[in-house]
Amino acid sequence: MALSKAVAENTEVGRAGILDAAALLFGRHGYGAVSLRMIAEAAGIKAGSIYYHFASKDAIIAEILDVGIRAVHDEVRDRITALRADASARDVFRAVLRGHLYALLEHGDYTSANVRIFGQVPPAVRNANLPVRRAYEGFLDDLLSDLQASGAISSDVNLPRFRLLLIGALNATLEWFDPQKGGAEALADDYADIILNGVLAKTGDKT
Amino acid sequence: MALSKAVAENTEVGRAGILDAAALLFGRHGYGAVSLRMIAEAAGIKAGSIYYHFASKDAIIAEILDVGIRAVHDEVRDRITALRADASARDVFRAVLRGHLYALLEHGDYTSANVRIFGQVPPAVRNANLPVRRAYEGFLDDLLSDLQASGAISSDVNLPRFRLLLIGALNATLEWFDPQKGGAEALADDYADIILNGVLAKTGDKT
DNA sequence: GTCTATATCTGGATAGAC
DNA sequence: GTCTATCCAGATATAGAC
Repeated sequence: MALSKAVAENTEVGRAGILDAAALLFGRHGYGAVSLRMIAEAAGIKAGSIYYHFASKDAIIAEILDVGIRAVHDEVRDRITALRADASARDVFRAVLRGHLYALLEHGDYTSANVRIFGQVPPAVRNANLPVRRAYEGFLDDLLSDLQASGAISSDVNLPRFRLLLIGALNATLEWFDPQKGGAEALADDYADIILNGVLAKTGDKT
Repeated sequence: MALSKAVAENTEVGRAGILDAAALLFGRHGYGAVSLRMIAEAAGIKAGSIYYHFASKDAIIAEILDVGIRAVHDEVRDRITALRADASARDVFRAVLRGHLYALLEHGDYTSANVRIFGQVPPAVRNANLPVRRAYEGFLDDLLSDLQASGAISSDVNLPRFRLLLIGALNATLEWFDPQKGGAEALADDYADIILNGVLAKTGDKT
């Protein structure tokens, strides 16, 4: 019996337990479909007790949204930082996609909850999450901008638009990804190849 | 006063009016946030009257989801059919993206409602929409398969995965598209260029 | 085909005991 | 810090008049 009481009962205590339970439920069922009573049950407490830790349902959502974005941002930043100084553009690009998809698909209910419910929450909650979103988007824009300045990414590419295409394609994987049919990092490399090279057959190719 | 009563009052009558109002509201605010009272008010009737036309809220949703997919499917199919026999692979690909984005972004609350709320509706409603979805996916897969068989799309590309990337990127445009900053078809062509050519600078390029 | 009125349920949130 | 009990608003859905 080396398991902690929390793990053994599949619940966690207090604030953190409520947040974890809520993130899981929101990501699975959507904002409107999850009640405070459901969250309380999953956390192993009663609904009324939630209000000792949070002022409202929206306060819970708001925190989950912020944590979710920071988790991807941190994961991608760490992987970029860990690259060697002579890393190629393909290496950098792969690190971004691997970090983003790993955080989204295999590590963290908060990130997937963010992607799924951001469009469903009240406008005030959405607005509160915007600064954290903008920070991540700015980080990606800077990265892509460097790649274009160095000549790796074609100067024809409209970067803001390309970033939207990229993030849209990555986040959409959440709807169909099945970890039993291959990991997030293999998927990231496939996506990186398609987006870097394009799908058109090269006329001089004879592989 | 050549305007019909329905147009003048910004409402439509009966079944079609309820569906139109519901599609608009669901697409804007999400499944859980839209009540029958809101739909009724937008349609110019009272909530109870809805039950003369529909058995339940879910029956309304189910019909909207199906119509939404058929609208994209029809739009894309018509554009492909209208192509000349000697159309290039780029022409075909552009027609797909233009049709999909036009139906999604500029023509039809049903399609955008589908993309936005599909993940929020009860499982039974989702399942009911699957055959129509599968038909559109199959249509796209056949099209891409032809392009690959003819040598236009590289044989390295995993088609089912590429289709998921493509649809994911296209549907995500709904979250940020602003018709005042350029139309859906210009956006489609930009996306087509990025995906066909890739973003990597060609080493022999000197445009 | 639409109305009014209402039954029934479930949601978020609060108060006070322990 | 969690409980029980409850208030109140809003939801879907129904019944019957017109």
